[in-house]
Amino acid sequence: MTQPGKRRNARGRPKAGGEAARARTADQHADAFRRTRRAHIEETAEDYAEAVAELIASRGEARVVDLAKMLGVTHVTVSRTVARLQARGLLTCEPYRAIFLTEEGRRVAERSRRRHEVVVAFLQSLGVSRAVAEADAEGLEHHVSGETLAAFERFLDRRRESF
Amino acid sequence: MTQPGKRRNARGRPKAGGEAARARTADQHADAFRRTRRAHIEETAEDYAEAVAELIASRGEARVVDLAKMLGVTHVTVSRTVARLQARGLLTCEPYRAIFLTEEGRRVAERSRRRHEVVVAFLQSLGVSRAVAEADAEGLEHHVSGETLAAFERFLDRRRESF
DNA sequence: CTCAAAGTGTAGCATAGAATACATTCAGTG
DNA sequence: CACTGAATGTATTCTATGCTACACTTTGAG
Ligand SMILES: [Mn+2]
Ligand SMILES: [Mn+2]
Ligand SMILES: [Mn+2]
Ligand SMILES: [Mn+2]
Repeated sequence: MTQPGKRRNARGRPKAGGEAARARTADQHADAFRRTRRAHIEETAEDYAEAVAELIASRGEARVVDLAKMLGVTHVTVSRTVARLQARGLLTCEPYRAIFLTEEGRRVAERSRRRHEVVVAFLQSLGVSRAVAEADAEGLEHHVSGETLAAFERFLDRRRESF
Repeated sequence: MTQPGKRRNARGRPKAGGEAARARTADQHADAFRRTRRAHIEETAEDYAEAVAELIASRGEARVVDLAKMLGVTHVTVSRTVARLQARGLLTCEPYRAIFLTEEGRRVAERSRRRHEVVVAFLQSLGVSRAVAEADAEGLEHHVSGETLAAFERFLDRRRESF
């Protein structure tokens, strides 16, 4: 095994077997993967904004330690990430003080919270337990497009109508 | 603003407002985030295994360039990732040769493919377009727990029954 | 008013993932 | 069977995330 492997006709491969037709091209695949990667980059911003908003709502202010406990990382990680998100214009804070959301940060937080809630509610409406729904949603939420989120809400609305 | 901020009672904060009761604790949150992070680590392995299997099925072998085009990254990234996944025991390959799946790699690929298909089918059954379903699934799939996947399949089965 | 513990910040290290630039190997053609 | 273009590999750099260890600030007790 691991033979030299015949080069697929240099430039312009001959499309093996019955490929060409209904095959999702490499480009389509690549596009999906790129979108997923972009979502991952946004993920941190969304989770932090949401967490800061939640902390401010529940305890009046968001401190580095609180975020660290909530996100399950050390205060060092939070500190550095907060600095980055501050540079991005989502948060503001001064040394040894609490963390605040900017106008944009509030928008991101609100959008994230809503989406998070929709995803959790949707999963639960399918019979998924509360705990698992929450856990799965934490990852799923960042990859739900507008179209899919709308489909989730449509589903929930129909459920509600026929209770 | 950004006042000194009263220290929340040093050790043992007094639980502001009406928190204690129905509040998802920081620990629960942290758990969800940790699971999501773990899923992200597995993500690359799953996508690569799935892609390699798909390439082998569709064109006979998986080469670095093919993976690069499919995943939308440079061949350098693929090369290094393949080396890592080889060290992890999912792939095998020798310099300038094609890439193969190990026994474990095949298992991962098969599981990933199935889950990917279920997620796509589920989204489409909710009315999401094929293209968006495929794109969203590429990210969602890695955060769908066994319980949630089962719920998706249950839903699809019911749909099929009452066609 | 002091001061120790809690909270923050910083230095330094590691891994994953992505890129550009350059080097090396393979294989089909001429 | 030599050669050249395609495929691979390597060197180096960058960013995002984590961590441990250690330093510095704040603040509530005493
Ligand atoms: Mn999340
Ligand atoms: Mn969330
Ligand atoms: Mn994927
Ligand atoms: Mn996939």
